[in-house]
Amino acid sequence: MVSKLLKSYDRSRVPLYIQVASVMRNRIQSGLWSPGQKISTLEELEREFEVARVTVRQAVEVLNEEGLLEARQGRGTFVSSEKQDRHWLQLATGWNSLVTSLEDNVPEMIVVEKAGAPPHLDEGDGKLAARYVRLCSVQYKNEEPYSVVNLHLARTIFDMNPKRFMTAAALPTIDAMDSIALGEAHQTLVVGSADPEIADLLKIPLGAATMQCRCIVIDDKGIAIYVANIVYRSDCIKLRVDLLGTKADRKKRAGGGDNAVSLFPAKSRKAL
Amino acid sequence: MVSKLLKSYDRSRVPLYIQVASVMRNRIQSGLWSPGQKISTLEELEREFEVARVTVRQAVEVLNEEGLLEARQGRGTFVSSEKQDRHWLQLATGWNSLVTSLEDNVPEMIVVEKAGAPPHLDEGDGKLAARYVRLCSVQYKNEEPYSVVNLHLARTIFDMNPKRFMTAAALPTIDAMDSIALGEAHQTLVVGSADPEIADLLKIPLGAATMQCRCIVIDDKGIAIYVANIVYRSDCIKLRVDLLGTKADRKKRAGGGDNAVSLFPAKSRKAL
DNA sequence: CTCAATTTGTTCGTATGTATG
DNA sequence: ACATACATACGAACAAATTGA
Repeated sequence: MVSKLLKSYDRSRVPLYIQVASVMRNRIQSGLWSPGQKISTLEELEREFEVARVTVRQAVEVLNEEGLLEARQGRGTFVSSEKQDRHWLQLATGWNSLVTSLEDNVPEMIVVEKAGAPPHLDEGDGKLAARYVRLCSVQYKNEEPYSVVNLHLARTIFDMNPKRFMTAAALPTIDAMDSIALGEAHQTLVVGSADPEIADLLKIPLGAATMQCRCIVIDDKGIAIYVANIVYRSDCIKLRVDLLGTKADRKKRAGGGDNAVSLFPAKSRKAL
Repeated sequence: MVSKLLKSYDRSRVPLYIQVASVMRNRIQSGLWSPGQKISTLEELEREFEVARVTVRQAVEVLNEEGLLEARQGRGTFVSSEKQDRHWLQLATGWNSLVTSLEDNVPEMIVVEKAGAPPHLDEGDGKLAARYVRLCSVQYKNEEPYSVVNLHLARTIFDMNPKRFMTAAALPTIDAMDSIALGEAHQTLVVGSADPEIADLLKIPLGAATMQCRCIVIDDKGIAIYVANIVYRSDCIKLRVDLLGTKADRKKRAGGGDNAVSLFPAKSRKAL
C-alpha cells in the first residue's frame, strides 16, 4: 500500500517517520492532544497516516526523545509535556521597542572588517555612505544563540565610539548618540532556510526555517548609516502587529475621540 | 572522511544531496551565482562540502530538474535561470492596507459550520461572542493557493450579509459595514510547518515552512467578532515594518515638523 | 485467579534509497 | 560502474505488559 504522505515525500524527501513525528508534534503543541492524554493506538495511527507500524513507532521514538510522548507497554502512549509557547522572542515593530529589546543583549563578535565592500542597497534604502565597517556577530539570550547579524555600519558612526560598537548592540548605541538625526528606519522580513554556516552558528539543523531580516536605518541626509542582514532562528520568534495603530487606520475606531475622521472610502462597493 | 554537513544531517535527517542542493539553490536565488555563470567544478564542490562526487552530482541533478542549473560534459555546470524575487505577497501591517489587499481576493470556501465550537481566545483577545460561524477557505492569487483561512466570525456579523461572507473576503466586508465600530485589531505571526492537510491545500511539501497568523478583530464593546487562524505558504510572503512609524517612535526624527517632540530618554546612558 | 482483549515492544525478511571510496 | 555500509519503509509474526470481565 502506498501512503498518502508518500506523495509529499516524493517532493520533500524528508523521511516518513520524521513527517509523522512533525504532525504529532504539531498536535501536541497546538493543544489538540493535551498533556496526560492517551493518544490513539499505534494501529489507529497506522491507519490514519497509512504507514507501517514500525514507522509510527519510529515517530513516537523521536517525540519520546524530545520529551513530548511517553509510551507504556500494554497501556498506550501518553502526552507527557506541558504545552508551552516556544516563541519567547518578540520581534520589535517600532524603534523604541527595538532599541529597548536590544539593550541587554550579549553579542559575540565573529568578524570585523574595517574596510570591506559596501553593502548592496535596494530602491528606497537611501544613499551609500563613503565607507563602511562590517561587523558580524552572533546574538545570545539565555546562553542560546538566536540570531546572526551581518552589519554594515557607516564608518563615521563607528568612529564615534568604536569600543562600544565592538562590544554592544549597535542600535541602542546609535539611539544614545544625540548628534545623530534619524530620517527613516525599516525592516523587511522573509522566511528562509539555514545554510551550513548559519546552521552551525545558531545550532539548528541545516535547512531549518529561518527568519531573514533586512534592517536599514537612514539618517536625516538620506545616508544609509546602518544596513544589517539578520538571520533569526525561526522557532523562537513571534511578531505582533497592531493593525489599528496609525492615525490613518484609526478612522473607523469607536468613540472618535482622537482625531478620528469620519471618512469612508469614496467608492461604495455593492454588496455581493 | 566524515563531512561537516553530516553533523547537521544527524540532527535533521534530510539527505545530504538535498542539503547540498538547497545551499546551491540559495546561492542562485541570492544572486551569489549569477545567470549564465559557470559554477565551481564538481571537484571543487566536493572539497567545499566535503561530500563524495556522486553526492554533488545528485544535487546538481535536482537543480537541473528545477531548471536552475545546466551541466554540460567537458565544459562545466552553468546557472540557467534568472534570479527572481519570489516574495510577491506583501503582508499588510495596517488595517487599511490589509483591507485593500484583500478586496480582489478569490477565496474558495471549503468548510462552513454555522453552529460550531467557539474559538479559543488568549489574554487580550477580547470576550467571546454568543455564537460563531466557522468559515474555512483557501485564498488564491494568480490561480495559486497562498493561504488557508480558518475563521470564526461572530454570528451577528455573519447574519448581516451571509451571502457576501460566503463568497468574498471577510475583512473588506466588515470594513464596508458602517454599523460596525472597531475597538482593536491585531495579528500575531509565527513560523510553522505544513501538516498533511495544509500541504495538500497549498500544494507545498509536507513539513515546508509556513507563516502562521492569528488575526483578531475586537469591536467597540470588547467582543471578538473576527478570530482567524491563517496559514500562509512562507515562500511567497514578505513583511515590511516601518520602525519610525508612530508618533512615540518619531521623537528623534530630523526636522521636527510633524508633532515631533524633542524629548530624549530621561535616563542618560553612559557610553560604554 | 485466570482468561481474553488491548496495546506496546521486538524481530525477521525484503526492497529501496543514501553515501562513501 | 561496482562493492560496501547504513538508513528508510513495508508487512507480518510473536512477545510482554496491562486491564477488566
